Amino acid sequence: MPTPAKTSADELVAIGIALATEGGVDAVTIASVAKEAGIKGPSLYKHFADREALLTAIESTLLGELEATLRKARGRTPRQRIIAIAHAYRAFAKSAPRRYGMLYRKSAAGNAALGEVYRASSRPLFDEIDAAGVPPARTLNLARNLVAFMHGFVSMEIAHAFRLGGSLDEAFAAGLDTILAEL
Amino acid sequence: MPTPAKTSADELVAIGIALATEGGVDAVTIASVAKEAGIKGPSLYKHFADREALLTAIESTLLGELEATLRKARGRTPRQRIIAIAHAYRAFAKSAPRRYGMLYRKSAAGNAALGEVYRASSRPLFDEIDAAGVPPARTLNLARNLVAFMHGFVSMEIAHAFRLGGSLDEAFAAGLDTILAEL
DNA sequence: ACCTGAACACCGTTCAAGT
DNA sequence: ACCTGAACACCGTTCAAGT
Repeated sequence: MPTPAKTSADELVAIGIALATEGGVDAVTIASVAKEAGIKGPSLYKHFADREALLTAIESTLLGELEATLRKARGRTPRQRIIAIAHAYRAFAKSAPRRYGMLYRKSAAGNAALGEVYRASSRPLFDEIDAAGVPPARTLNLARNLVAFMHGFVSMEIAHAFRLGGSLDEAFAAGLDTILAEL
Repeated sequence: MPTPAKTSADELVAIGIALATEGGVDAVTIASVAKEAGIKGPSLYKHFADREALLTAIESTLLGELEATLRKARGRTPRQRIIAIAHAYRAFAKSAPRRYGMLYRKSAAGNAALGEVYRASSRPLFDEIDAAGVPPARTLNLARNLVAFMHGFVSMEIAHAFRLGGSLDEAFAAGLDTILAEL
């Protein structure tokens, strides 16, 4: 007779996110996740192939949450909505810096599902770039410029790699302004 | 009578860099580094307080190598030298993607020495921005825009997070062109 | 002064056994 | 079908002992 499931892949992911928010990737161990779910370590392997699969599932879920957050950004014009998206992105990262460290951790080469999630999470930005009337030949490069800037900026901010004082709020806004000059 | 040292902090760092180049942070274990140095694991603690201290020493050394690489970038005008620095940065990252993952791994808050290394590694860029005659009030923001873009771009490229085809060489060049429009 | 062996708590993972 | 206990190789770290 089958024993009833005490947990689920979704619950394990949610627990993993909570642990990562608190203590980063290192806090997401098989034992710690299992314990929170009320099971033993080895049982986790009925839900995920290995720890790396769990971490990837967590990353996918987080990117889905990030996308949902970015979609809520509001503004009067496409340009203002792009700026709102960028600020929402930075706020998402800074609200839980260790959780942000779960993103883009390993190469997603050969992982089509994760690749699709990457694609989806940048869609809000693409939609607004299109709405702004940027010519198709420029869309991809502009989106990549923005995405690289946002990810790089918050990563270095979280790492405390900006060391020369001055306002980071201002630096972020100024960077956006430069990148969006063509709009 | 003191036993002669079989290794040194510098050698352990060099070994750590070699291992990280091959297999990333995860490959830099106490045992693997010690083994390559011809000592046993516990002896490593005579040279570094713990694994994290070793990883930080590796990061510092790598940032020093990065700075030296960037200083070799050549160009006719300050603007061209900034572009050359950016391409040298990307080449440094792509030549050893896993080694690049050793950078900006943890918060450097409260680590003044690492902070100074961060500062030093961005100096080549600051020097050329100054040489380009950018007004002092703009220097910091422009440097941060560039640094964020470079780090973000190569990080996402290494993670295979750019998923919509097109030329990444072109995207990188176009991003630089946009950011340096004021020059 | 640096290195070692033994020991500890913890980690990811496997697997046969339980329901 | 999912969960468990026992086991394994490995990990970071401590410490008393060796030279």
